[in-house]
Amino acid sequence: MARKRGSHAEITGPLIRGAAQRLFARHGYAAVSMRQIAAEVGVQAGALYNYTPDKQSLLLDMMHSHLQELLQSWQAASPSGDPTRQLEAFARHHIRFHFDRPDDVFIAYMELRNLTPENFAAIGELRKNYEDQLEAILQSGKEQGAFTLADTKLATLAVIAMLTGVTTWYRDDGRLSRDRVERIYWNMVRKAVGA
Amino acid sequence: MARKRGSHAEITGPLIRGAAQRLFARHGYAAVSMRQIAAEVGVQAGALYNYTPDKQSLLLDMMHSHLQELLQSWQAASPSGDPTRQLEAFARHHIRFHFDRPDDVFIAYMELRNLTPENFAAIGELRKNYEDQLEAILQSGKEQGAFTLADTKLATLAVIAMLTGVTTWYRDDGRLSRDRVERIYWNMVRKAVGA
DNA sequence: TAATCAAATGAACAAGCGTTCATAAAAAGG
DNA sequence: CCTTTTTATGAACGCTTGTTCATTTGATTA
Repeated sequence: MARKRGSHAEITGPLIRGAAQRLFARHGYAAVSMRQIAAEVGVQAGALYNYTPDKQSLLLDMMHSHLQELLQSWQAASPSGDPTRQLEAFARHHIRFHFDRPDDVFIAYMELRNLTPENFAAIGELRKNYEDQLEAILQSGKEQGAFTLADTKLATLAVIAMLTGVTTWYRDDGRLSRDRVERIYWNMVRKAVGA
Repeated sequence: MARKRGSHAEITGPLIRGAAQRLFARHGYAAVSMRQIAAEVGVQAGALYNYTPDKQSLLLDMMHSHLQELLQSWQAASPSGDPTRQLEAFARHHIRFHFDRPDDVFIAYMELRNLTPENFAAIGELRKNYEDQLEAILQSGKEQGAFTLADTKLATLAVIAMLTGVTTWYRDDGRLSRDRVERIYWNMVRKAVGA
């Protein structure tokens, strides 16, 4: 038997990526088998290899496109104005972007060590690019006297850690609306950098 | 063959826990096999089961004792004074405690999903206890007008995320000393809560 | 020195792993 | 309707997994 009624390639590919994403986020890359992913899609394990060369590529593609989209989305926003306004734009964009992709975020932060060394380096560079965007804002704000920062690099990491932490607890049916969370976090960031 | 020269039980147990901790932190629980742990200790896989009933218990014990120690250490500090002083004590204690146990911290935050449901619930309660300590400080500070907080619960989570983030980048041979990192982070926390 | 105890070995277990491939069947094109 | 192409199956591959256990060894005690 092969190829049941109404199954198409254009639909199976995204289904596999989606299933892998959901399962990796929930149980971790190493704890999920190709057979589990296949079962989630309703297909045999062998069929996955029509869409990915191997399991590692599934993880790499997922992280790569997530970070790529994050960078592109931020570049597209291309914020103008003084450093404080730029920082606000960054904080709000970061939170908003991550609200919509909790699984992606989880994977991007938890599964780095399951990448092969070359893939790890590639992803690490994308992450650095993103951090550099924030660092540049903080640096210019510091130079213009808008922010009070003992150490720009540390502030960069602290702000990103704080903002990304949102995804570990936020639920759409929770106590606070997205807008409210966004505003509260932006206010904490603003005060933390002395603006 | 069995029992080589000079091997003792009082020494093998801790060695196993240490090796498991190191390997879990580096590669993740699911990616580490009992045989790898055994090899690190210099023993066959079967011998591990003289010291742990199974792999899951190795993880649970590790996380349990880490959180237990964290709570005890904080209780022992029993800080007094106004909320600002208490918050400073909390922030500094948190960072200092985590400096010495990077592997423990990594595991406690990354391997929650590899716990069985019952174990997850048990560990979750310990974590909640710890968060409650911080929340109580923030709450009393807010009531006394020492802090400016839009939402106490969110502030609790944001502060913990920020502080715990230190362990993801700090290295002993890095650019900044522990004291300096501690002071910088405390200052950012202080400003973030409006104290 | 002999008996006892503690702590390790190493083989075995059933199950699951990622991956490959010859084969079959449905869909698309002429 | 027949041929070609696309997309899946399902069995098989060699290997690793967590765990058990009879057995052996070295250390300890009498």
